Amino acid sequence: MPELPEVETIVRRLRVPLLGRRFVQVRITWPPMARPSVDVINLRLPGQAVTAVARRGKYIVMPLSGGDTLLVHLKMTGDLRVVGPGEASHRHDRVVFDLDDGQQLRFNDPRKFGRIYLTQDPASIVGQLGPEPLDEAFDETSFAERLGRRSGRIKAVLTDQTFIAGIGNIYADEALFLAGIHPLRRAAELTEQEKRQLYRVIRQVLSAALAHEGSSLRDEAYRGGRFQELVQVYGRSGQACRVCGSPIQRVRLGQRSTHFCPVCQRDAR
DNA sequence: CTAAAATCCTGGTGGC
DNA sequence: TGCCACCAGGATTTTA
Repeated sequence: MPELPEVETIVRRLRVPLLGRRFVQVRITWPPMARPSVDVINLRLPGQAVTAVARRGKYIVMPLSGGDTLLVHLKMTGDLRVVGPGEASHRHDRVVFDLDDGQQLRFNDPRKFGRIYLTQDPASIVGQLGPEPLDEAFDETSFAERLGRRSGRIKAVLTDQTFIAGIGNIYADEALFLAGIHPLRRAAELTEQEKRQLYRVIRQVLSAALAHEGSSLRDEAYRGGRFQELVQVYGRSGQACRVCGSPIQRVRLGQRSTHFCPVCQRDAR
């Protein structure tokens, strides 16, 4: 379930091997993944070079030399990486891009939820996304003001990509814990102080996760264990809250599990 | 208009 | 040990 920090880490990892590379050929073995279609991608992608590797929300965005943009969404289980010519193929490789230097860009995705888009109008894909939480332009005042106009549960608002981009189930739960806000509270009913606090911890938790991902980039051996230490509530239902010791609760909100501490995050509605 | 539910998928897990 | 039901959730689509 890659969210903003994980996608940003993958983007940074791809940038050096991909920048300036030209696509030679594509093989898409799971056609429903391709938008608008396998045929369009096969026809238009070869010959175009990668002019940038960027991120918008959870989308990986690659503008190309021929005027198209290649976008990739990893959804739940996708992974995108550049491998050398000799690398054995993997079981869930869904798209393999041959590059002009002999390397390959591979999109591996067991669950087949991921998507690749080739378009001349990237705004048609990412244009409706909300602000980037780590950008300078993301400001506290308009965040608070927009929260005031949302009647839904705060957890659902945080995972709404048109409200704010890049936050998924994990970091929504984590941010709400750090802000001491119950996930079922109505967004518009938060106090001004709670809205300010939420703005602050969203940036805090995403930055910390990004820093952690960055360090795991340099030291892959650290991966699994450190994530568990970082997490306060996600996936910890029944375990003791790290602050007050109460058992972490899990409820369903929509189709998603939501984890919180019933003591540190009060005022259910 | 909003909100909730169904949908797509397969690997991993827990129960028996 | 094998089998099976069920769970994980991002975003879109459908339904109320």
